[in-house]
Amino acid sequence: MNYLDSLNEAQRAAVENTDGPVIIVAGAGSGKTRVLTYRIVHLIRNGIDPFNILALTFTNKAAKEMRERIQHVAGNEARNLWMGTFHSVFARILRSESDKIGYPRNFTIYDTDDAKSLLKSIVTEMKLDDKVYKPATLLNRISSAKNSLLSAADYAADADNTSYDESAGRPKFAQIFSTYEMRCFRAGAMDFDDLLVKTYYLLHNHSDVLNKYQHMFRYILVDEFQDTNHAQYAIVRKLANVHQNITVVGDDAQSIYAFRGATIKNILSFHKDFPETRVYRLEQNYRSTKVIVNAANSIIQKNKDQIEKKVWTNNEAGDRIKVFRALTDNEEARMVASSIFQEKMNSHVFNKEFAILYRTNAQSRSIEEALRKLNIPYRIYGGTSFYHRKEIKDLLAYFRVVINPNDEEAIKRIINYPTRGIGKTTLDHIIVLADEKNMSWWEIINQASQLGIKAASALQDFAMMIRSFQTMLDRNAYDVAMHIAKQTNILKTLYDDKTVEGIARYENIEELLNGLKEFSIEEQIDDDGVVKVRTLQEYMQDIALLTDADKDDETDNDRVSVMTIHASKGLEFRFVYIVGLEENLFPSQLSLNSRAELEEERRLFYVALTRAMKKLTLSFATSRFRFGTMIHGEPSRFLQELDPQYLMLEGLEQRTQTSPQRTPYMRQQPKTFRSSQPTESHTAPPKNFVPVNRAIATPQSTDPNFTSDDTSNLSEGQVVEHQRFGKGKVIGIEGQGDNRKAQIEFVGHGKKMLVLKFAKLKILQ
DNA sequence: TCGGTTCCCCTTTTT
DNA sequence: GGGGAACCGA
Repeated sequence: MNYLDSLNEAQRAAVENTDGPVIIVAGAGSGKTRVLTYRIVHLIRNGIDPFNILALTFTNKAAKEMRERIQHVAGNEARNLWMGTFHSVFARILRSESDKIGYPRNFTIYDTDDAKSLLKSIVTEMKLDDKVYKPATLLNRISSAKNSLLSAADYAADADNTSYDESAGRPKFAQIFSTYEMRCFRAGAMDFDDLLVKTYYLLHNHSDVLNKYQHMFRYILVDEFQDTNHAQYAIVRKLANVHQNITVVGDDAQSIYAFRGATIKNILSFHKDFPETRVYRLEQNYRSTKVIVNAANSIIQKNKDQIEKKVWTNNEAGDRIKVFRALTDNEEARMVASSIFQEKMNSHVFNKEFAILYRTNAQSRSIEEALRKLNIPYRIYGGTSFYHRKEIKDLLAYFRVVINPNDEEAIKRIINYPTRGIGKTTLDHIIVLADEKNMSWWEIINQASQLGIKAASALQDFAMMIRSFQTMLDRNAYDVAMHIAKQTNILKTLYDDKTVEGIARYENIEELLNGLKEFSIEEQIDDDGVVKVRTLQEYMQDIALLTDADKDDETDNDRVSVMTIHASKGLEFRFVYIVGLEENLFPSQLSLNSRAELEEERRLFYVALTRAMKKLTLSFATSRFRFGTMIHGEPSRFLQELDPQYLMLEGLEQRTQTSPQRTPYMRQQPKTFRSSQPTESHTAPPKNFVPVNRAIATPQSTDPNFTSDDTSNLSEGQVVEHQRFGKGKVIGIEGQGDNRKAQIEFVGHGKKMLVLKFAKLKILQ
């Protein structure tokens, strides 16, 4: 069967016209991946060597998926495609050209933690206030400079920058930036942004290198073009300059990474840089029901910044989008979990057809708990990544130092772990000497006794140990790793720790070692057909740019997906739950300052909505745990922006009118929804249901009949009344100011901890 | 120097 | 509620 036959007219045109610059504007669910995949297949079928095709994606997962699909249609040849994330492809190029830019081939890639830790050290060493010079803020600013292809020197040379920093109260920023740059270089390390900047300047300054890759990449394809930043685009434009066969695929409505430098301006620049550009539009949605597509359209229309396009579908109308309210985040999670449970009971649906999406990773906990209680298998993507766990980072730091002993962030982690008598004083001494003599820490450590460092013999032992590991580096990765784990005593120390966390840490190390074992026995055959040993260096290169989402899920793939909306981009699920639709959470509080940021949140909501194929459920909680205290929340403005004709509210009144057992949204104790005010009848008109929009806008807590008292003098033993929980006795007070909390034993509701700033309480005695 | 405890700040979103 | 830094006592 011909792969072209499965395409509609627009898709087919986008696949077949392979030459010249092309923009494919692909609406959500319009078969974008399919087009990109078939376009590459089409190239291969037409005799283009896969080695001459470069395809760039944003996530490893997307790259892997596409490669598999291409292999499926085009066969094994597809193995040789240059396909991967911007960062991984550029890292590969940088390694093979490393000598041109004075970096070791085995350079380390600093992740965000490493970068922040380095910045923190620099700030401390410069004796600056780390409240003013916050590592995260500094890194953001460095990152955006790098996205504009600026070096520390470029940055400092521009008076606009320096005067900005002065007015922002950070006059030393340029100096910090420059030190950071120097320290990364000295450590043989690049941060994520360096992978882009260094690639750009490699191509910019070395015409032979540029020439080589320009001719190598006869065809270039870029996925999710709306998420490229300036540096990424600048590189791609250079590479495409000779053959001009460049295809970019994107959807401005799904641009959700402006916060890290992505700019839709790239689409405009593209037209200017490649005037011959042809545009193909994919507007038919094959994924979702009419209700979902139209509701999503009704949202995105509220944005001013957008390119006109009409996404439509021939699919069935489908069910209305359910909206429900919960009292707390925990209840919201329970309701979602039981809805999934119910859905699975009613029809035979796999777990993997469900997704629960949220704005921030912090929301995962309650969800996780609720799913676990109902024995629903799930998988959380993102969050504290496996590779970011402390014990994993520690062991990996050993690997890093063995591979690149100049890696100072890694040295910092392990030089006294496990403890070997090299404390802060010694490390500070090393840092000072390294700066004085312009040498790396590793060099200082190796000359410790000549330099008169007190802990010289401990340092010598440390250096000797690292060197002994280095002699093993040509062995397979697993053997070396196991040797290190044993020799350093890390394995035994963790094994002996029988606390719950200790056992978990040991299991994580076990998992890492198992992964290494698998990696090591996987065969890698070189061009001459010789099976090569897979080394620790290769392993570290592999995982440096991996995230949790890329980890293969071994055995059981039938799990509910739980993730941030950002992580869900590009995915689709039959059943989607979007939780936490509250003001200040989604849209995020930090986005409310500017229209541009608010519009990005709205696009994020659009992305979330368009993940759903059949059934979509939205929810919000009127109060939620944040920063350890209960916070009151208003329903998100996005709920009001949705065209109400597509919504079905699962409100309080609906619930009390139907049989409690019938719907999973039913509260166990419907009574708690009502005011405890005796004056309000249970049959009072529903003030939060019809009409739809007002329903959402009216928070439950504003019952006009309930008056609350000043609780600033509240003390133990007093009896109070709470609108929702009824009467209760104060059994404890703690905290100060805004943080003052009361523990109250409520009749029929048990103990609750209430933040007095928010809790509305009437004092009875 | 080390280990334990308190205290503080935190939260967008990710390669 | 939790992780990490800072602080403190041995």
